Amino acid sequence: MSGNAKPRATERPAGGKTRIQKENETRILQAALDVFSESGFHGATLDRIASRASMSKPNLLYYFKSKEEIHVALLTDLLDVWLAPLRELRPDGDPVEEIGSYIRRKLDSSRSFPRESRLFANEILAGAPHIGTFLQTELRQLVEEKASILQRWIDEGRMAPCDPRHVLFAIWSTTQHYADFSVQVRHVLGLGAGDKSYYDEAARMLDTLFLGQLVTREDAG
Amino acid sequence: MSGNAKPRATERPAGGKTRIQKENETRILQAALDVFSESGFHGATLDRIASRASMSKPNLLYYFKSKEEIHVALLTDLLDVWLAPLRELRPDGDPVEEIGSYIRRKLDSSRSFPRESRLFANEILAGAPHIGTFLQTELRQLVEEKASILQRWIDEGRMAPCDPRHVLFAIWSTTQHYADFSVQVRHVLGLGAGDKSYYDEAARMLDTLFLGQLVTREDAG
DNA sequence: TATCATTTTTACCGCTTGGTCAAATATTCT
DNA sequence: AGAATATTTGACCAAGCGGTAAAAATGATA
Repeated sequence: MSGNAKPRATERPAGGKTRIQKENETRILQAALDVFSESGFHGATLDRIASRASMSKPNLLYYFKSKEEIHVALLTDLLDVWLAPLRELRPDGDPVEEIGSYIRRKLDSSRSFPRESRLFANEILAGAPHIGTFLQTELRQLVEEKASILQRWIDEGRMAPCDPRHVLFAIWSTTQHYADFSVQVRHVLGLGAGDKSYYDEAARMLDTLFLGQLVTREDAG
Repeated sequence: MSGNAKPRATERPAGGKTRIQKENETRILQAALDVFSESGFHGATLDRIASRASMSKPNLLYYFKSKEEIHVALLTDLLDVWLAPLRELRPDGDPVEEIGSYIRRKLDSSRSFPRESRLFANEILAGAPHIGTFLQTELRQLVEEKASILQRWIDEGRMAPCDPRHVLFAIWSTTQHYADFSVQVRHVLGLGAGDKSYYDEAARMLDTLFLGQLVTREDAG
């Protein structure tokens, strides 16, 4: 019986990918990352993705069987990138050193992968329909683990007492802001479209904010 | 000649609005705010907006002549709300007091108007197609004005030296994060859908971060 | 080169979408 | 009440959408 007439690319055994297959899949994912990060899931169209990948729409659908499958593939790839900087936070070592380099890694990530950051932001803004369980399980667990490191530093008097998970939120939001809201940043600073020069000043400010003391309190009389 | 057959509601003189007109316009804008902030511009449909406004789609289009017009109306209303907290920043008074209350206003705004915050975030993420000029003119001017206040405090040695505009970015991102990324925040903290209890802890953390000293540096040996 | 599987294209489909139109209904005003 | 106006509705449409079917073209293999 020749039941399965058309052996879909995605139905192949994991490792058995043709040269053309590998090339086209990455081309599609790159194009999709462009389009999704620009327009969000609903704003993106298969035609535009296919066009940017220099490919016909049916040809694109030969490699990914639906728009959602492309989106999920991108998000899945993204999660490791997103977690990487936090994973490197070490329990030993100085708080200043560790938090400082974590912030630097996060900010570098925003500068190097702004499309990925916007894809992530779009997904969260939409209510995290695809990565909800990831947030509740893997991310939550990692946060719990790393927050306990910060908590120890707090207990040792090396950090001010406050919920360490919120400190992580603050690091995420400030660093990702420069990718997700780059249009606003550039317009406010009066910079051109591709200009990323603000990252240096951003790094300085974040260093002062998280590791130094931003405002000097007046000694109460 | 009965040239202008149908006197569109939107073509009336500004002040001359019927009771029904005012009621329905606000009902539509409320419904649209719900839907747009949930699904973004492209994810939202006129049918869903009309349905949530308990109204037929043609009836909705009698008051706003296109989907985009509703969107623009919402954004326009939004801008004043968005600027309000920063407008109140006073040049006289203590930096700690002023920045502290600014952060509190901003955080309150996130808690009270999460839908508006997400609408704004969606617009920026999409490249600010509708409010680009606002960002370049009004917002930029206001930032310039308020940043010069912070700059004066820096010159007086009451704040650490760093670009005050980036300090504003940090305040925006950290406070808005709790509205825009609330799903992530709740999932990481293990809270239910409507739970906003994290705002208290957020306020404490932000106070420490911006007005206190988060990390205690070891005295170099 | 003949064979077979893989890749690409052309033509198409059903559905949803934003939006229109004209008729019907409700409201206001004299 | 009755005319004039404002509001609401149901039927409809063209365009764009995600996705499919099958044939044509290409590539690999012997």
